[in-house]
Amino acid sequence: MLPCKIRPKSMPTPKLRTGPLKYAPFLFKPNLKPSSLVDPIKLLKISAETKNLRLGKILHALLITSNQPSKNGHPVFQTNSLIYFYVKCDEISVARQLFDEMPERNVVSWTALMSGYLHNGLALEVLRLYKKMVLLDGLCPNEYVFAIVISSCSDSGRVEEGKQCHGYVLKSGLVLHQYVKNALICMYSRCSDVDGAMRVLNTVPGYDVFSYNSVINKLIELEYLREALEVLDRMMVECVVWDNVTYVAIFGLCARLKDLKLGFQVHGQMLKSDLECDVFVSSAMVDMYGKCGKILYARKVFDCLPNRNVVSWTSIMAAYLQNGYFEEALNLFPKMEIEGIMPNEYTFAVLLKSSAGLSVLGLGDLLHARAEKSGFKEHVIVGNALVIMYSKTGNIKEANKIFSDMIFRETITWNAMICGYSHHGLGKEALTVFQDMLVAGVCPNYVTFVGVLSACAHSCLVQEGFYYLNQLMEQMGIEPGLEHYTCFVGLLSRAGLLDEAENFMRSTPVKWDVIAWRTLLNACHVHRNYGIGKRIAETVLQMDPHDEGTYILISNMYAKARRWDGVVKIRKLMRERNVKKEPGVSWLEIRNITHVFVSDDNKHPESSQIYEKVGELLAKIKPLGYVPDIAAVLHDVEDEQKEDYLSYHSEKLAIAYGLMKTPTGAPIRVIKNLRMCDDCHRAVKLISKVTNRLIIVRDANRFHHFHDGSCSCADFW
DNA sequence: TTAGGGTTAG
Repeated sequence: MLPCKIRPKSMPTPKLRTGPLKYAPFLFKPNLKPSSLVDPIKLLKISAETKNLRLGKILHALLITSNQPSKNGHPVFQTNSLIYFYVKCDEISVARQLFDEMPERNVVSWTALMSGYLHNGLALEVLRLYKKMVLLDGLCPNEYVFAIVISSCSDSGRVEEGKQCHGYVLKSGLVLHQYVKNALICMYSRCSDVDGAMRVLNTVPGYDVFSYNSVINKLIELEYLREALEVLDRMMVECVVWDNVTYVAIFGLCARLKDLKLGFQVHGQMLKSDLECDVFVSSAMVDMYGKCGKILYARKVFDCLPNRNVVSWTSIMAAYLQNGYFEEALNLFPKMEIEGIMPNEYTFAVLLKSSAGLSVLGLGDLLHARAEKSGFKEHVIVGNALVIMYSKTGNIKEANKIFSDMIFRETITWNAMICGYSHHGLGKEALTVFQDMLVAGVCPNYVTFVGVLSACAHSCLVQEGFYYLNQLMEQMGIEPGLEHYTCFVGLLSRAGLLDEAENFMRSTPVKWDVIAWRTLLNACHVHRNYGIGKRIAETVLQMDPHDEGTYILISNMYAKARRWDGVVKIRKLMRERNVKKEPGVSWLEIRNITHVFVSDDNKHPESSQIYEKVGELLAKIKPLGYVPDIAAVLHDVEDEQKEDYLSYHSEKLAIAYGLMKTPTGAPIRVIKNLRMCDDCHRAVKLISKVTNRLIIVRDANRFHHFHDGSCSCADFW
């Protein structure tokens, strides 16, 4: 009955075996008499489920040689079982050949083959087969057929055909079958038609955990978090038992909502259930605790894991990173390697961002080299992390090089480059990247416009800023938030439109935070507008009476105006309110060693040489017009002492050390915990000129690139 | 008596 040429050309020719069937003993149940042959169809099913190709082929041969129909089976059943077996063993072409040569087929023959195509990614072939089945063989599709056909519609994105199926199964009543309902929900979810999925869920009763997993995962992916919670409620009401996929999804939901209370409840429910906590669930838990700011809980879950894989390790590192514990994240890396776990692209992304957080350029370079060597550099998330790392560690040129070399870029990549340029005060470059982004057809998002508006602020582009905030964002359907409005205040401030900025803040119904008010206060300081400044200072101090930065800003503002009474008042207020004074600290990296400098501190082993170098530099820049702004320092200190106070600010010490220890022409990168003071800013500009060096200082506010006597911030920061 | 669904963590 069956032709012998079923073996396709690609398959190896089997060695010929002679004699009786050597494997016949397998076909007998040991506890039965040898004469009672086990039904080969049942054995074929077992071979299919265990993917035992060898046993199945023997059974196939047996069926051919015996040339007898199964004692209780029609020949169609035999061939259907063979098709099912070959499909399960990924021998789809053999299955197709058997199917094509069948003189007679039933619905099962078609579904067996269709499932094979569906699982091999050939969804369109399933739809072709469906048409043939109905039109040529005149067969009536059942629930099995629709489960496969609807899945094929979602796999191939054929929503219209899927909706036609939906209509048919509704009319025929087949929609009541669990598999059909789930396939429909999955189809609507995968096509991002959440309303469609919810309609199915609301019109036909009775769902299992698979349907709920499909819907919840999609809702979370599309950021419909409130709707996901509603579906979760329904799941609880219907007492559907959760599986691992559900727990992973719900921990992810808690993480996104930063809902620690719900996270605890879900964790408690999981402990009480019989669920075996696998690596997926435990990594999701580590992530949840990390995102909810509970790093110790995350660590506890991690420490208790019997088996850890690269994801578990990366999750805990990411939790440290997200909570600002950069060093802890980096320190886990060698421990992970000792356990023999190899890093992957996510691990490198987390490590690079951690080194960006610490501004350790040397370590970032090392990680860059390792990522490149291990082949992960081509991953978009590693590329993004490299752009972020280089721009945050002050090397914007290298950030741009990485960005330009990236073959595939996503919105995050573009945002990283735009925000990187903005942070460095390179507004024009940032806006050029934004234009390129639009030309490339990439959709900007909320973060993109934060970068764009801050770039406008850096370049004083008031008209463009208006256009982006009032027109383009609306056209793109992005609702402006506090960050955008704050950038806009920064833009008006930078342009010197202080009245307009204040009016804008007082008239726009936005819940302004202390950062926004400080933006305006800073502008009053730079533009020496003490009238508005005094008013804003009061507002800011009311909002946060303990922030040292605010007091320094106000004090500097009064000092610039020589309003010593104001300075004294602010200092008195600081003492009364017991505002913590943070010492000025700067650090720089030389050959992978980080050197730390504290203002007026002489603990560095080479302290006397450094102080000597500072003196030498100041002497060199005095002829160029540098006059120490003695009046800006505590006015009750003796003049001579005042100059010392200014000379030994930490950034001056760090820069002097950098000049002593690095080769001629090498750029010097310094990081400072506080804002640079006016005096240091003027001094460093001139130092960059007399030494012919590029000096990059990252202060609490932004990057300053000092070169040939000027600074990239154009004296506004 | 032969056929069908969700794949999740950083």
